[in-house]
Amino acid sequence: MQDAIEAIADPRRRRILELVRAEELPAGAIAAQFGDVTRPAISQHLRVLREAGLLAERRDGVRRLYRARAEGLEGVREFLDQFWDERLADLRREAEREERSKRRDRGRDN
Amino acid sequence: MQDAIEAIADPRRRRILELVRAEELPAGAIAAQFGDVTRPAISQHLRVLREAGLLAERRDGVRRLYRARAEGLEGVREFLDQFWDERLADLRREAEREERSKRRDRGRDN
DNA sequence: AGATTAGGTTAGTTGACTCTTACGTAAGAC
DNA sequence: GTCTTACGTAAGAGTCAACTAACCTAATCT
Repeated sequence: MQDAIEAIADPRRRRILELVRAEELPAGAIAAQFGDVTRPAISQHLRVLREAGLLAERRDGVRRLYRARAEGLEGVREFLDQFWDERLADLRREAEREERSKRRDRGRDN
Repeated sequence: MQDAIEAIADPRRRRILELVRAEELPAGAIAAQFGDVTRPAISQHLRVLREAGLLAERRDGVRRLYRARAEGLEGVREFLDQFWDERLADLRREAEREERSKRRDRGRDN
């Protein structure tokens, strides 16, 4: 998972992933989306993403078609989920606390 | 979100977040968990996390208590969710394709 | 007031990334 | 076969992030 999270920490690599999220695209078409950087730079980013398991590569003649691999992000997702579970637990605890306080109020009124 | 994802790209910072995920902890107690790095280094990590919105800081006398802020991770989560939505769509498309193929088989049998 | 405790800040070094330029390679096209 | 197209790889330069050592600050205790 370290590789995956490092890979998506770079904005250009995130953009690449989004480009090939729903459709397969050749390396050249991907590079063409980046006006501020050369093609070799994108090629290197593609390598990082592929080695992190975030990209599937398929060859078609002279072209190489890339597609995002969501499974590669599973580790990152699990890391995040921990915190959401905890937040739910917090909300639950808070709700209970408030429930008790309401009950106390009712007791005082009656 | 760039700050958040860069923050959690570092293994030590992820460990810090996990330490204060479910309980508030003073800086010293956090630093004590890391044998291979000095206290100032942890202090710097705490700053990065706080500035990325991933950490809440509360002062108690001379101590500073830290706690993870799950909300700070929301942007990252949204980024990931895109890909999971897409994976679901893929599975749906595949299921339909298979359904059609089964129907064809039945037709051939009859 | 002075000493102690908890923790943040600064300066400087080192190593790791990312980029560009130049070059290499494999598949078609002519 | 050689030209072109589509990409990848290598080497070198510049930038940036993380670490340590030394120092600073604020609260508390004696």
